[in-house]
Amino acid sequence: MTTVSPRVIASATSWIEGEAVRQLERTAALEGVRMAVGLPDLHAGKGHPIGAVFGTEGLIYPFLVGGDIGCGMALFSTDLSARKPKRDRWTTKLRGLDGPWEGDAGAYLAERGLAPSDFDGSLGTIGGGNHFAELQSIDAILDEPVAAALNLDPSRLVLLVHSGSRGLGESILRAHTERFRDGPLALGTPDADDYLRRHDHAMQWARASRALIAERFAECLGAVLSPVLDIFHNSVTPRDQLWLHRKGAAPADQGPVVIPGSRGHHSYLVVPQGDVASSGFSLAHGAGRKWTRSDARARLKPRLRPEDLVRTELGSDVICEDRDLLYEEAPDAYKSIDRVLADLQEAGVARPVARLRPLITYKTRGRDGD
DNA sequence: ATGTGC
Repeated sequence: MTTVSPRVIASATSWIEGEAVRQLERTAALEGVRMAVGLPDLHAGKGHPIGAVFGTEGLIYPFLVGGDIGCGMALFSTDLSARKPKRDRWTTKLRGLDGPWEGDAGAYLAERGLAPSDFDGSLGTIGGGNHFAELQSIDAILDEPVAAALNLDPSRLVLLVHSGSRGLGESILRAHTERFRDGPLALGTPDADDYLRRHDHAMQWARASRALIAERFAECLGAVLSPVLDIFHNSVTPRDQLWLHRKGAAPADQGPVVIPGSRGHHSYLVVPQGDVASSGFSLAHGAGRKWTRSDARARLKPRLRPEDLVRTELGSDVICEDRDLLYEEAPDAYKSIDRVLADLQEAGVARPVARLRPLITYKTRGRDGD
C-alpha cells in the first residue's frame, strides 16, 4: 500500500503543533487516501486534525467530516451605517437568540426544499464552542474590483455568522458510528448513498440555519440584510476523481471566502488564486487554536477577569454569558490570523479582498436563553 | 461540536 506524503501549507516561522502533524500523517495513511493537506490553521483534534483536507478514492470516511456536517461561514451586508455605530444600544437589543425561533421552522425549511427533521427546534440558533454571529465594519478594501463585484460598501456594516447543523449532523455521524465505528463506506453502496443523502441534507439545513440566525440578529436591530456568501468548511464532496473531506477547511474552488480571526482580531475576505490544487482545493477556515480549551482556562483565569474579555483590544464587545466559554474562546487561545493569511499568500493560493473589524460578537446570553 | 452527561 502506498502512503501519500501530507503537505502542510505554512511557512517555517509558523508554529504548528507536533501532535497536529502526527495526526495529519496518521490520517494520510488510511486506506484510500490519495491526498492530504494541512492548512495554516492546522491543529490537533480528537484523533484527526482540524484545518485539513483529505482526498480519497473509492471510500469515504464520515468521521473525517466530523459531527458538525455543513458547518461554515455566512456573510451578509446590512443597511446599518458604519459611520455612527450605536454599539451600546445594539448590544442591549441583541437578545433572545439562544432560545428556539418563534417562527415555523418546518415551513422555513420547506421553502428551501428541505425535509423536516427531529432537530428543527435548533434551526436559527448559534450553538456553542467557537460559533458566533458578529457585526463588523469593513476596515480596509484590499482588492477593489472583487469587493465591488460582491457589492461590499464600506459605509455599511456586515454580519458574519459561524454555525453548523447543531444536533442534526451529530445524529448522522452517531448513526454511522454505531454501525461502522470509525470505518469507511465504499462509494456506490446503499450505505454510502444513504450517508451522503443525509450529509447533503445537513449541509443545506446548516446553510438555512445561518440565514435564519442572521435574520434573527438583524431583527433585533431593525436592520435589513442582503447575502454576500455562504461557504462550508466541514463536508465531503467530489472533485475530479477524489472525494474531498474538508475538516475545518474552506473551499478554494468556489469563489471568495471569509477567514475569521479570533473574536478579538480582524477577519479577512479572501479570494482563491493560483494553483489551488496544490492546497487540496482548500484554504484555512480560521486562525486555528493555539491552546486547548482546558489550557486556555488554566492560563487565563488567573490573569484575566470576565470583564477584561467582554471588551477586546480592537474595542469590540463580546456577548458571552457563559464564563468558561469566555476563557476558552479568548483571543489569546488562538494563533495570529495575519500569520495564517501570510502563509496562504506566500503559498500563492489566496489574496485578501477586505479586512473586517469586529464591533459586536454574539456568543450566548447564557443557558437560560435571555 | 453536542436539544452536551451521572
